[in-house]
Amino acid sequence: MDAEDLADLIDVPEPIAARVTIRDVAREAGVSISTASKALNDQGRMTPETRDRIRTVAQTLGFTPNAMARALVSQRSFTIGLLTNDTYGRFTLPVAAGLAGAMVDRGVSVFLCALEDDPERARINLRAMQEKCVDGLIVAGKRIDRRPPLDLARLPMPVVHVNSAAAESDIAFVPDDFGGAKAAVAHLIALGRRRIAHVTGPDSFAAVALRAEGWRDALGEADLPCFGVAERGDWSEAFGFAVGCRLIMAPSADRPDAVFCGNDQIARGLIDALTLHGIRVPDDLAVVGYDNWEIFAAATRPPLTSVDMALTELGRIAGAALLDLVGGTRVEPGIRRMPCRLVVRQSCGAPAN
Amino acid sequence: MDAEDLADLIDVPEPIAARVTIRDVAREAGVSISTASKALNDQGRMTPETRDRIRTVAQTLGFTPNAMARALVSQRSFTIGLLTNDTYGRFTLPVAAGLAGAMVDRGVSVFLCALEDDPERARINLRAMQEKCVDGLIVAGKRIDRRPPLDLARLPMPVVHVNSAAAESDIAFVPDDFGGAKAAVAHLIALGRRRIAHVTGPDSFAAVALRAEGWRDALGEADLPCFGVAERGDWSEAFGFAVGCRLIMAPSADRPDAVFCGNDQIARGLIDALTLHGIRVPDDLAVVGYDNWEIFAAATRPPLTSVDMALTELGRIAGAALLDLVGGTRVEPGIRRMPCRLVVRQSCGAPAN
DNA sequence: CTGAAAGCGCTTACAG
DNA sequence: CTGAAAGCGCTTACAG
Repeated sequence: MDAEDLADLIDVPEPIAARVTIRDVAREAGVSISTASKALNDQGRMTPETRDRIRTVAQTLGFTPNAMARALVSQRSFTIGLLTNDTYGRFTLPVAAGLAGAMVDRGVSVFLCALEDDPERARINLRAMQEKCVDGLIVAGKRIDRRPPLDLARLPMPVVHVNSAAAESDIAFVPDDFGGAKAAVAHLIALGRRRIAHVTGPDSFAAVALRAEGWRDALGEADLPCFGVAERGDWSEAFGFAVGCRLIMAPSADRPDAVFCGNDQIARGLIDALTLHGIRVPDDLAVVGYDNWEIFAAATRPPLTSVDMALTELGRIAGAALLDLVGGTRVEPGIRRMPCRLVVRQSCGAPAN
Repeated sequence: MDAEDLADLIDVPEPIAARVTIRDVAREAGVSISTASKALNDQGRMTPETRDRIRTVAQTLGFTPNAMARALVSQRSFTIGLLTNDTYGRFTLPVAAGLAGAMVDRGVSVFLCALEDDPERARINLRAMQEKCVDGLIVAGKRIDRRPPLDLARLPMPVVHVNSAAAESDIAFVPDDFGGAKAAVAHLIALGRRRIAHVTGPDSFAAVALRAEGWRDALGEADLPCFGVAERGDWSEAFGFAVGCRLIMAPSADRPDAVFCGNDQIARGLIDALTLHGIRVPDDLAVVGYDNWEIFAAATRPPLTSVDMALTELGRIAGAALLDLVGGTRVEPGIRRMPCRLVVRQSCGAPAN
């Protein structure tokens, strides 16, 4: 009985075909390893024939360069880490998609690290990213006034923050809450609304203050008064619904003709309450939300006009900035507030376009 | 003017402190590199004093092993790739969270690859994963009857599929749609409902057939007839709403006393329509959804009882299976249908627990 | 118990 | 134009 028969009997794990290396390519092409390397990387000078022959051989053999070996000598791993606190949430998701999409085109792969708001988990993930020699780090949060529990000091690689609190000495990209809110309210004013209320989330969020400011500013520029004060509660449908029920109690002359909501859930709850009591949206009262949580905003009856924070774009831009840093390009520190975009549907009463 | 002054003037990028390597640790501890390596990896035998001294030195110097160098010799990178078609969606998200959480504890990092349903992007990502020498791959989809546009043949590393179509020769984990549906309907029956309808998504989804089968099976076991046929439409609130409006037209004797919905959005639309027309949920009509899309189900009025596909668990289990494969443990091929879990809220009329 | 040497798969000066 | 050599940061037989 020879070795092969034996292998059949004892079910030896099939020997995975040894990966083809640059050494195999060189041998097959009849050149040295250095020449093969140069041909494959378009470096140095050689006759086009040699280069082509080597490339063809590599192709035929199914050669895939080993990125780890390459990283070891070039000191660039072409990987980055995405540290996020919001793995379940809808904020990091588009950021991650934008980031990953932009990176893959540049040959960079993204490690996903779920922090779960747990300092210990954060520490472990950070250490893993160092061991794996990532070229840089994106730290993504779910709100602009908190940062993930990470000790980023004395890190050997550049860091870019997204949708998270940051110091002036950091490099950070966040949505422009003030601008987004202002544009939404200006749009309502342009549509002829005059009594515009604001119903929004808890005071503890910096975004709440910024959006309220945008609301006030837009009204001020149009010489309109604020309709009451910005009303604050949870970021929930339940809160929106409760406010809606309260509005119904008021004599209609005391009611706003539009409400700018701090997020889509509040807007949805509000609209549902109004609809349930026969107040027509947008005819009697226009509503605008915030977040443009697509699947949600589009399903509201009527579909919700909402401010989109362009998070995918944010991820893309943050990634580009990080690669600039990695490449040695200087990036001015500071917190960049990136423009939001108003997505017009029907709840604001704009004519269909 | 010496070099330092010059550096100040021309703004040379601050030389990043050279990373401390095992060679630095060895020198500082007065041992050879091999001894340092063995001490740090708990290999070989040496006096505890030597081992401790080396470890202390490593600690003090802030030594972080270079995972790429290690991978090069051990042929294990301690990375895996997550290839997904659903970067924006809510299916892969919990899968990714469960996977990343389980992996980090075992020292494995996860690359996030967004396929975007684009074969070219898929190809690029797959190649990147090969170059980066991942130990294995998780392929996650958004439905159990389609697979991402990937050519997985002749891949040098193991692959595990999650929530995606797979061959019998693959290793795959999917939610048990039949079982989840059956449990939901059985629950309604146990609560005394007898006229249970089913409103669900498009015929083209395998999950639709499986869930309808579960509905039929639960009714059959209780000797109850199906209430009409499984009604199929979009996976949307709008469809649920339309069905709700139709139900209202029917004389109440011809109405179901419960509706099992194929997803939460349909359930939500249905409930909203019923509520708008004065039919009380759950008193007049009980509703159960599918997906347990938390933020959505909990906000429905009344909060929605729904089937949870345990996707986080699915991600965790798939990761564990993949690591088994990587470690050489044999894993039986086949498609595993993992149990779903009914999350009881108020829309089904169960007593508060 | 400890260390010198070879090697993982590449790239990059440097000779020829 | 091409190749031999050194080296990236580790681990692992193998000597001593």
